Amino acid sequence: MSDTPSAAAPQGAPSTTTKGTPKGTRKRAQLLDAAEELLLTSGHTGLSLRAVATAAGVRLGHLQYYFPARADLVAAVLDRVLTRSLERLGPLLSPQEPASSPDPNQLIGLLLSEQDDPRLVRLFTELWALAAVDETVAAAVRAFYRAYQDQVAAFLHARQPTLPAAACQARAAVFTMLIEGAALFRSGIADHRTEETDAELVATAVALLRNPADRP
Amino acid sequence: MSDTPSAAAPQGAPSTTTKGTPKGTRKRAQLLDAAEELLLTSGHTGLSLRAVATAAGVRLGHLQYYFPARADLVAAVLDRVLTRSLERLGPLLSPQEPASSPDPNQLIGLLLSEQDDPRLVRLFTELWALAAVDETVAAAVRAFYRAYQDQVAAFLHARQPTLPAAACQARAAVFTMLIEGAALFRSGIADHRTEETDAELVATAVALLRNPADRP
DNA sequence: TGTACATCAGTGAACGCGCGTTCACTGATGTAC
DNA sequence: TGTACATCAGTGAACGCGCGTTCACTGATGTAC
Repeated sequence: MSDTPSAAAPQGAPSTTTKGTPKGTRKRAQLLDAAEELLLTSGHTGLSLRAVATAAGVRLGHLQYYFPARADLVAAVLDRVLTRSLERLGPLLSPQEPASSPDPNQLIGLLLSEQDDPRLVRLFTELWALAAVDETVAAAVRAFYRAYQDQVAAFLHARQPTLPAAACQARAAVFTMLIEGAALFRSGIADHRTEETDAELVATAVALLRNPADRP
Repeated sequence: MSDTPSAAAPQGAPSTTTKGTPKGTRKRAQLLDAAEELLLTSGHTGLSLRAVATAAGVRLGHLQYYFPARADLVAAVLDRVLTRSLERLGPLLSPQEPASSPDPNQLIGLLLSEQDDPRLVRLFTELWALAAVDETVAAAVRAFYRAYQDQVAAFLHARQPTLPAAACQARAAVFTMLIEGAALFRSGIADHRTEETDAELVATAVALLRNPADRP
């Protein structure tokens, strides 16, 4: 997560260092909360260690005790945010009981409601921009969308067993493009929401999830 | 274009200051070239006045002679980039001779080929992120997409005169979402291009531009 | 239960650096008469 | 054609600031015997 694309992340321990168990974990989460809040509101550039420390009610030196370098803090925040996002999407796309599987309309509504928090959309635009500079972020972003798209493809395959796997992937990819593009517009960055646009959006998304042969 | 969302841009002269005509214009363009190159490769954070000056073979103080504040430089670069983008898209969407109007397939091919330069896609991700911090950038981005979407809507209306204006707008909005989402994925930020995905993408985009009643 | 000691949690001050901005300055170019 | 002067083009040094990082330090908490 360094700002120079060169160096790879430390490979040793899996993100958690030695300070593993008791209140160390709690404090760590607390610091991440402050950092995430700042990243969401002020972006990567606005996230300074001093600001995070102040927001968390901690001295700069102490923040560095948990995250020796700024890159470590940013990496940890992103990891947590992306993991959470996937965990939220997972149950929507592949519920345990197939009976409760939502129909495409419901699913799309849920996915779009995910975008209702402009701060989350904001964070993703930040990630896209960051990915160009930082190879670690780039890898995390790609992994996220890979997982996302695979889940959509699996959802599709469950509803359309006749559709070949490659076609499911292609559909899922275009579906994801549409949803992410929608985030940009519906959040007010590129435009604002309209009922009519939303209806058209849902119709298009549903068509992608439904009948393989409904387009000429 | 200031980094604090508060202050509005200077309203007086329309971007060009007094140094209007002879080689001043050439030099200005030259400086903007260097700045644009840097913005495309290193992003907003990487664009420092010193780096721009060095790249342009000019001293820092001289760069400031043309662009008194960093914000002025950034604003000028963005203005030029967005204007250029619109000028490139314009003829595609509303050609003078209706006879030469491309069919949807061609049009989409052209729009997607616009995304072949990853640096340009990169710049747009930078813009989306920047818009959250800087109200001037935000306004420029919204204006850009407004113009873009209006052109698509006009194209649609020319081919589907029976479709109400509001429906054209909604279609155009979803179409634009899809294209912008595609930029994200096809550029390698979120994923990479696939022939199959591209085919599905084109099919979906064409459906949006063609028949009003081809979706259930 | 008590002591010794290692590790963990947290502090505080200082560092060097790159940044945008300011400003006094000099040389080149145009314009008036 | 020549001189005087204003404006334009370009230079160079210094400023204050916020940043990430380093490091020596202190107090709290656990662990061994």
